Amino acid sequence: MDAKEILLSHLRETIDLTPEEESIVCDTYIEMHLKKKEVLLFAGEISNHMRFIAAGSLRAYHMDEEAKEHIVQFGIEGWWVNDLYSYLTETPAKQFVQAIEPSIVLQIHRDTLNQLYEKVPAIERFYRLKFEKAYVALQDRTINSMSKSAEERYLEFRSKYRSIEQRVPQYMIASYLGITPEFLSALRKKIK
Amino acid sequence: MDAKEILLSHLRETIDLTPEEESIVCDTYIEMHLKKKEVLLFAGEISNHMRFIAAGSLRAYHMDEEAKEHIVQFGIEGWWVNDLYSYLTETPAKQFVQAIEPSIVLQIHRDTLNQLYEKVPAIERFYRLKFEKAYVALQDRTINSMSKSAEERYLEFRSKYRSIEQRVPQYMIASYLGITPEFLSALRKKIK
DNA sequence: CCCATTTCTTAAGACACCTTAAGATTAAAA
DNA sequence: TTTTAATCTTAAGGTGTCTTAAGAAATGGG
Repeated sequence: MDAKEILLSHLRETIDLTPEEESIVCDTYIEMHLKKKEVLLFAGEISNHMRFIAAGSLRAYHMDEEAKEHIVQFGIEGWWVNDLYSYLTETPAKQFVQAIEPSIVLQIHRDTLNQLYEKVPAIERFYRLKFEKAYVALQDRTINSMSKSAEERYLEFRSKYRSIEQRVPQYMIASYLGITPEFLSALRKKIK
Repeated sequence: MDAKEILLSHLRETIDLTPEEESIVCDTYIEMHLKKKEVLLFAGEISNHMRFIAAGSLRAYHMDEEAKEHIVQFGIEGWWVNDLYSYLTETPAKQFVQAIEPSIVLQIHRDTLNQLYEKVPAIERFYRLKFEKAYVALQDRTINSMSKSAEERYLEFRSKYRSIEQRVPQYMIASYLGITPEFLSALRKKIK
């Protein structure tokens, strides 16, 4: 199944599209092939695209003043990944978006997407729901990190994202959980 | 200035409304007068209203399994406060919304708002921008709590929300920052 | 104005998590 | 395969933040 088919079947889970609409959609997204570690978006740039992962895995991470990386979001095939902050407000991104594995991403420019909204109204609804879900996921994450210990967070991560845990290096999971790789290693030993 | 005037001038900062539209708006929001500590939304209920603070101050907080409260958001006059998660997805709220001081809130039911979108299209734009800003604020908060010490977080809070710091009890600020009141007290002593 | 309640502070000991440094594994490149 | 780089683990000692308990200060109700 090629990348655009993957996108279409992803869209079909939420909205109905006519064959004509589907072909318009296919024509407007641009397919990008990324090498491992290739960066799609740099902090400081404005994020002008919505990005769908057709294959592979990516991460969005923030770099603090001490150059330490903090992973905000993982993404695997079938997910969207972005610095939504930057995309929505057209201000410089605070996050990098980078491929973890070799990946295929379908992306669409904000201007193109706004035009697409008029041609294919269901797409607007699709993205409105996406933005809502993104908010929900972020809120869950915020509340979670406020009220749970590292061990609880790790156990939840493992049961919720088993497929991710098996594919990304452990030090990245530690970064996502907000702990050091050494401490995660100690936790794993203790749990087992 | 009465509560609805405060709402109108708040709306005027972002969108243009004709006098007729303004009077429609005034007729659709319902004014509520809250006592100190009165709860507007309970966790477990579905949040069916968007809520604008015309006077006073409120907090949205999450209660964990050990019955500890974690403040997710403060709001003062001119702000909106809600469990957006619940409002947007029509699922049970994870947060309580409660008045800190005696307050006046203007609220509108989801169904009424959806009708209002059709009568006054600028309102839809207003809320779309609100939701975006809410996301941005939440993302800032998440990144912040991931990469900064409690002391840094407190100093930032103080410079960003001086007006709030002077009005709400310190133990609530501690809760917002994710630390204990005792530790905040120690921090303050150290800083001064 | 006084009593009750709420809020803030102090201090000692405990624990979660970090830092550093080094070695052990595993994966990638040559 | 051999070498190099990336990733994971171990361990000792340190720091940030919490817990508990108690008292002090401020605030609000009668």
